[in-house]
Amino acid sequence: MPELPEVETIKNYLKEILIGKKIVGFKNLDKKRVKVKEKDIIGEKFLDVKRKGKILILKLSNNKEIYSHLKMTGQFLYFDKRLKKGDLRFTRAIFKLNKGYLIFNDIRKFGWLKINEKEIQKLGIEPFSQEFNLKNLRKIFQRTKRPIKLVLMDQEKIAGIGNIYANEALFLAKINPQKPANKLTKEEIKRLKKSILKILKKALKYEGTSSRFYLKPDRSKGRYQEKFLVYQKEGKSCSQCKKEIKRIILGGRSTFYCSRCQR
DNA sequence: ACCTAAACCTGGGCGC
DNA sequence: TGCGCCCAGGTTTAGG
Repeated sequence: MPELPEVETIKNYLKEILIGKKIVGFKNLDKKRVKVKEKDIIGEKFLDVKRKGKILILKLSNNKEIYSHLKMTGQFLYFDKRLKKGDLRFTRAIFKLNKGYLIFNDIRKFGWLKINEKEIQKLGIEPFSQEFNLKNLRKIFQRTKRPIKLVLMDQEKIAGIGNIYANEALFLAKINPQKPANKLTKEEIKRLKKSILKILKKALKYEGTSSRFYLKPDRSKGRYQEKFLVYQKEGKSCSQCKKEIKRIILGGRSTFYCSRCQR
């Protein structure tokens, strides 16, 4: 599910919902993926909710932090009333709060929860930070001839961009996803930086992409899937030049682009 | 340092 | 209806 805009949206919702609430009970329904012990969290309040790359961090009043990666199909959902049976399909953990329940769902079981995880991925530059500037991007791109799309999705280089928004940003910047990163011109890097920020902001505005599993904590859907420029648009005509959008595989992942607009 | 494929998993959609 | 195949927003690891 989640790339930066989805995780950021979840963060914003959870901040509203969780801060100040107390954990009064906990059920671990998947010990292989949920590495959280009752004794670390029971009786604690939520102080803050943060995001690093695609990782969500719930800060507790005992200064411990619950780290979570949602991978493809993870969800955090909040229920202010009793949980019903149907609510708990795919549920891996249940936090009983002083008011309501927070549940962690994950159909494909790739996601995880951990306490005080220090050694997560080495995360690269945050797109909405000062470090996300031309100088640093040039430095990153110059060092490799890997296809630019793979570099954008490399979490150790830039944190938070995944398959959807890499495709979308490259289309907006009119750059071919296969182009070697070190072949990008100054102008192209400038356009790409702008396009990444523009796409991520737009996706945030629409509260992320719910093509399949992503839901916000209030269980409503994001709407960026209605705004796709190229993602999942194979065979449709390009919004700029009307040529057919192509689909290729790059780094094992579906890649959508317009071969006329993106050189 | 690069690339690929496979592994971790489940469910939805499609063709036959 | 059902089976088999392909697809999926992510990351890690093994092997070349």
